[in-house]
Amino acid sequence: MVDRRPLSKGEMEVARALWELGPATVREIHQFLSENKPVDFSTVQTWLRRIESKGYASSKLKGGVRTYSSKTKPGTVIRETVNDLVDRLFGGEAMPLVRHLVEERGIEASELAELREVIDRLEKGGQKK
Amino acid sequence: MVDRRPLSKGEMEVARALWELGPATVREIHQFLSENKPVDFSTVQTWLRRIESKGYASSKLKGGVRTYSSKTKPGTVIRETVNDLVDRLFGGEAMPLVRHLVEERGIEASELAELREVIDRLEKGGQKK
DNA sequence: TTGACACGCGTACACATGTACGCATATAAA
DNA sequence: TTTATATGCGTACATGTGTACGCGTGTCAA
Repeated sequence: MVDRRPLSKGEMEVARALWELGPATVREIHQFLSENKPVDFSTVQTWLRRIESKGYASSKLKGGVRTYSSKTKPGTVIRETVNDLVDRLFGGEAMPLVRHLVEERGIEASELAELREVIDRLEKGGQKK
Repeated sequence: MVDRRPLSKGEMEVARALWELGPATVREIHQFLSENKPVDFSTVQTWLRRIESKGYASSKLKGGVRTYSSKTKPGTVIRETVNDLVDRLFGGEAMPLVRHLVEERGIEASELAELREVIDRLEKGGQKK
């Protein structure tokens, strides 16, 4: 556990891009993000710098172009972020959030089936962990 | 839809307290929050002011003591916050988050059963929007 | 070799947020 | 009524965050 400072919203988007693209240059990340909403190249640059300074990524300069690589796995960061949300918004209880998501956000029929399987597995497996 | 500026972490905790306590004075909120971790009275005061200025609460002064009341229902704020998280962390897909929560955070057996019922209900009810 | 262009990097700046001081006042106790 | 105490409220300040300019340099085509 390194206990990094948390990522901000913008940084989080960049981190997601990094996970999805794998090691990538600033321009690659910038283009990836721009597909959704326009964002300045410099802004992406700054976010990447900050992500690295917070210890979530590393980079190396090669031929005048800096390439960033994630140092963290998505699961880890997601866990930290979700835990924080669950704590702050639901007092540590995960179930209300699950209920909320399943009821309020559209979950596909096929996904419901999958979810049922997950539940089965968990019940059978008893307490995992 | 009023499109308020989002609540920060600290403000969120205060809002939760407001929902849980109902209309309450600064001191009441302060004591409630202090049960978990110490926080300065003035800090709570500031958070309440900001929550009000953002439109999430109202207040009235009576006998030299200000009492705050929430103007928003927990569900509304939770939805906004969760939507934001789902977008930023999971690209808008709710299912990965659900899976994560169910698998990674402890969900009680009784809750699993309840969750199964929710799924049944949704499947039966067809697509609720 | 010389431009034209891309990129790194230092830097900046406004607004958000966490945190809290201190004065003036209102209230309750004596 | 005087005094001690609690509270409101203006204010402040360091840090975090979103956003971006512009200079200097490295790269590549002509």
